[in-house]
Amino acid sequence: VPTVVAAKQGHRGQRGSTAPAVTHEEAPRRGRPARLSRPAILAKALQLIDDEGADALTMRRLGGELGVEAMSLYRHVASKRALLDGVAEQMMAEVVSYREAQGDDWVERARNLVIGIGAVARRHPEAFELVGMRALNTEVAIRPIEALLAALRAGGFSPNRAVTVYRHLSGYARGYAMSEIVGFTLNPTRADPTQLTVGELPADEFPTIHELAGWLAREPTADEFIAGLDTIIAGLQQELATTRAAA
Amino acid sequence: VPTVVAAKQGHRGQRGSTAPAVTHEEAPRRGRPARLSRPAILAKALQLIDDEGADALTMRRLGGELGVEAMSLYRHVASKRALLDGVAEQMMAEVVSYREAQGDDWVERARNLVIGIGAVARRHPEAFELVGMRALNTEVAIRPIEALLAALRAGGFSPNRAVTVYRHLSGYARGYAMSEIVGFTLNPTRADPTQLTVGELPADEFPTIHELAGWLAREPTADEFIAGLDTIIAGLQQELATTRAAA
DNA sequence: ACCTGAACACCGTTCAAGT
DNA sequence: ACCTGAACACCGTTCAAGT
Repeated sequence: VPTVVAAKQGHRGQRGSTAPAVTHEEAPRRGRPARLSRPAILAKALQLIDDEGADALTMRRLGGELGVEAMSLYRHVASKRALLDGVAEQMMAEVVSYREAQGDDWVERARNLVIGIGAVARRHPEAFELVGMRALNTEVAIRPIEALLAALRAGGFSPNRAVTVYRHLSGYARGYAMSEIVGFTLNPTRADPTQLTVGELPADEFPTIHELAGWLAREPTADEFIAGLDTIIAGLQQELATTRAAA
Repeated sequence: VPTVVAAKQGHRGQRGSTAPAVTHEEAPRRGRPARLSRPAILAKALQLIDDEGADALTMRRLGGELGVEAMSLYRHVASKRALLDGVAEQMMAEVVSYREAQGDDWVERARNLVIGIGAVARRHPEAFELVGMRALNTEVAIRPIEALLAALRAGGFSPNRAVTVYRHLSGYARGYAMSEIVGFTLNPTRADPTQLTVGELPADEFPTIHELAGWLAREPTADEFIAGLDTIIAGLQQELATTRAAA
């Protein structure tokens, strides 16, 4: 039940702006029982984006979907921006692979992070396109990063290098996953009449594009995603071997 | 003058939706002279985003900035979505480094692509965040990719592998550049009171985060960006060496 | 304590009309 | 051919008021 986990741990990142909503959840309830809750709102928002696209998510529509006026939502989320942050956080909570691999192997940790991000992007393409590029400084998002950084340190990377390598890995994972959703060059996911096809490019100026037309048309796969990680890992292992030999 | 280049070459990707605007530009002018043009609109749109942020870009505001009613813009761009595509295209036109390196070395080509994307992201952070993750199938965006693919083929990669490697490189470049703008974990670019700091995370659950707090606070640099590319290149060169040895 | 009604200040986009 | 005025059907968000 990753939804509940996300919502609970997520409150750490919500201090200040929606303080009342946080407080009354742990205090004994008094007054009218709440028909709405932050977790329920976030879950419905993600579902709405999944089902009908990013444009369908309006405060009025979301309220209606929950049987409530739009304005009622503002008791639980500070703004639409904060709502989207919550959706991003909930998706990150689905990247739970760090639980499955308990080993200290940094290769396995890195693999889990990339596979997890790819999986969540494929499961929620519309939502990932909308909120997948936000900075996520909440406990639930930081937990798998702690695991990866620990593995990198144990694997022999210096403190400075461990941070850098984590940035490289997460940059690759998010960027490739996003490209997979919006479509690679000459392999768009959405049919768009204004976009070029290989046949419309002059063959004398674009000889390689013409040679590779068939390969460019190939759909990206999860394996191709992981192959990129394996290339990075190969480079890193070479670095570690060199560093160890020098020591 | 990269702006003009972008606008001219970009028309290739605009067939259909704004056909009249394209046609009259090459036909002898008749009737009232145009006060507006697609290139001028796109340039002003990018400037507006750079200066005042993504929210400032409304059709009404953009029209006002050009001394015209908002509705006049629709003669030159099909919709706001098409306008944003045009802005993305114009930014891609600034990735002109492929002109500078005429060598056939795939390492240099890859380096130029990554450096170019990083530079344009840093020059237009607000705009890159808004439109940097769109698929760009226009001549101006495809030209540097042709150069990279040609270099990869010449460097010894198979057709299939060249396409995959290009996808990995561009995925890394876009993802890392985007992370640099929105902020890395525990190193956000925007001060946000709802986001956690290292001190608020329990030390027993996040020991490595605490150990690396100082390094996580380190600002990302252009060198760190390129270092990730060098790791990928090291992995690829190892692959090429193995392939050659087997042949 | 929680939700609502009415209102404010906007949006993108259309369409017939002006010059 | 190019631009405008007025209007349509929405937005996110506020605030005082209801229960």
